[in-house]
Amino acid sequence: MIRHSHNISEEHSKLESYLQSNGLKLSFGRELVFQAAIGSHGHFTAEELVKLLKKQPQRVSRATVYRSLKELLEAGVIRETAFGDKHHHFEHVYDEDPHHHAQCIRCHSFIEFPDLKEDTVYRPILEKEGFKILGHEMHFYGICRKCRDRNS
Amino acid sequence: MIRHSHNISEEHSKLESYLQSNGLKLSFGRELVFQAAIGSHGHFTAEELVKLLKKQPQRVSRATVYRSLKELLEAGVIRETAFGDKHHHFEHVYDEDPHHHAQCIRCHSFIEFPDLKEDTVYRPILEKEGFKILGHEMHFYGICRKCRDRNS
DNA sequence: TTATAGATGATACACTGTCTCATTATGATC
DNA sequence: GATCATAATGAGACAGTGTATCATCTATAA
Ligand SMILES: [Mn+2]
Ligand SMILES: [Mn+2]
Ligand SMILES: [Zn+2]
Ligand SMILES: [Zn+2]
Repeated sequence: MIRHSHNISEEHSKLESYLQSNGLKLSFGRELVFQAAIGSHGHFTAEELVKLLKKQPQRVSRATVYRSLKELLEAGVIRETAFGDKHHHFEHVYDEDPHHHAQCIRCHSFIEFPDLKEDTVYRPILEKEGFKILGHEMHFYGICRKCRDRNS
Repeated sequence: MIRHSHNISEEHSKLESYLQSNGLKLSFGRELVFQAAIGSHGHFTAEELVKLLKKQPQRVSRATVYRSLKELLEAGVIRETAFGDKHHHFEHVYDEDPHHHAQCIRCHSFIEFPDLKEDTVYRPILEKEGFKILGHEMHFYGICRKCRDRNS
């Protein structure tokens, strides 16, 4: 896929402003999780990051990884991508063209395809890949009214 | 939401033909899970069905519920709807207008909105609901090439 | 320095979804 | 209806995820 010209520091700023507006600090643990997430290729799970960060000289606990991932998610640095199995899957937004996922309900594998803005345009792409479409839905993510109110 | 004129027996036929083409039988347990799923209002989790079916005179085991739900999913009687937490959420397709879900990344609640076929049309609807959109993706589900080949 | 608030890690915990396997049901064939 | 092959079932064990707790550590401001 074609890459964006986004800068990593731009992503880092997302995190910083998120932390600031929530009274949180840019700690060393958070920084490591950020680096691991942003440095990943393709998709990753929380547990994968846990294992990865266990190998580093600077240890980060499982609790911190889970906590930090939630923050990165809300900050918009990463997004959740896979469903259907019991893992949370993520990918970073940086250096990725907007794309969608088509997921197999049997093996939970998925294929990626570029965001073409129009529903009907996607079908031929997927069918050419041998993917039998059973259905689709548009999945928006964000903050609901209740949570927004609760926060202020 | 406006209802379709779909018939329940039409949904039952979906299941029957799925079972037949997979060499499976329409057992009593499957029938009960089907009834419970089709009779549900809104969304439901696997565990909710398990509890529900425990109260009935005819018992159905947890294993059977999970197994049957996968079949109903593949048969197209139900679809998976919610993500982000560790539960599988389902809803039946019967008597439901095509719609999408917008999910809060904090509390995992979601709102539903009708399928209007066009991306940009959705945003004003969600924003009117107080939902702050952080992003979206089109989620297709189906059977991947590998799984289709493996099956034949 | 002291006080305050946030950050962390270890660990316990609840619960989901999967798997195994012995047993039972089903239904086709003779 | 007896026999046989195959599918279905239930009970329980199981691994693994994501959450919660809480005592301890750290950073920052006063
Ligand atoms: Mn992707
Ligand atoms: Mn719905
Ligand atoms: Zn597959
Ligand atoms: Zn919310």
